[in-house]
Amino acid sequence: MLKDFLYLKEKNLKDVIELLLKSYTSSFSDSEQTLKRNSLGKAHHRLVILVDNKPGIRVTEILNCLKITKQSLNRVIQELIKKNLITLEKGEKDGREKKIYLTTKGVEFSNSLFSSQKNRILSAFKKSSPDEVLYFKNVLKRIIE
Amino acid sequence: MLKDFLYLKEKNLKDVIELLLKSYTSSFSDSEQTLKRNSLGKAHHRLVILVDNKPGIRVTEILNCLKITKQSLNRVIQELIKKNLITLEKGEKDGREKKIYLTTKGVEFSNSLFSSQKNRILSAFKKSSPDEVLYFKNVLKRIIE
DNA sequence: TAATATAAGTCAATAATACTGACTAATATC
DNA sequence: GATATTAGTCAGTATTATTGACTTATATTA
Repeated sequence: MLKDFLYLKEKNLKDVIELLLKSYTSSFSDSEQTLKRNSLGKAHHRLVILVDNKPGIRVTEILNCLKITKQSLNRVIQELIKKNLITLEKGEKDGREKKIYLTTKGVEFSNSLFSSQKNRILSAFKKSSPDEVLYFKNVLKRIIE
Repeated sequence: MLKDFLYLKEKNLKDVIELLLKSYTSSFSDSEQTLKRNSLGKAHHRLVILVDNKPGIRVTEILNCLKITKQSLNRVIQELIKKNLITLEKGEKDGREKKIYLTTKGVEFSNSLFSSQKNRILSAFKKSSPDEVLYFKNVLKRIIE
């Protein structure tokens, strides 16, 4: 039976849920000061990360990722546009779509957020082998699917 | 130079930050319905997970984990006490401490939250080898440190 | 023992984030 | 032309979290 494998036991799964909570909370609290300096919050941070990793990302995709309502997302988008950190472009193929991009200022902002977060990941990776990091990412991806 | 190792390159670190965001968001959105049925929110969920994984956990430790203020945490604690899901016990060694435990009803609640989350982790693990899962957990732990 | 530090709780006001529900507008697809 | 999809909007409300100023109880230490 599958459950005979220790790593599939419920206790191990519960541990992982806690680890996901803690790793998310700690990595994203690292950028608190950077956000505050720019009068922005965690919601803006999450959006910027998605746009930075996928320039031209559409609103619907962000809604699926962040599991929030479009009304909630729209507030965040408008605030980032006002601060000249992102821009919207009409989709070429599908004119209904709006594609989101970081402005030059937005890229700078994203980088300053990243620099406050990266040391945590970097020092974890330095304690790990390339294989460990590879496997780590693979499993994370499978959790997201 | 360390950066010559691909897995330590900035792009890879950025990817991981996004993966942490997505894996957290998706795993914790799984329990939305269960929370709603019990008229509770994500804040209660996070607390219950910490208490379940470490019965007798102290308030200060939770504050460090969740990075919220004690005023904010206290609201959540009081609401869970009112619903008879957790209890507080005075610390034996240090009388200032309050240790938090799940009640019988709280354990049931935690299990129902867990059951709405575990399938995602389980199916990711079934696609992974025991080694991959082990390495995955190791790296996650190093990120939290 | 007195002073200080720590752990926790409390009150009040406010901010940030998100939700529901009910719509509109533009464009695509059938 | 009818229907579906993508996005935006308005209004009201709920949840979560914050700041700041305290109190209480207990522990540590000078």
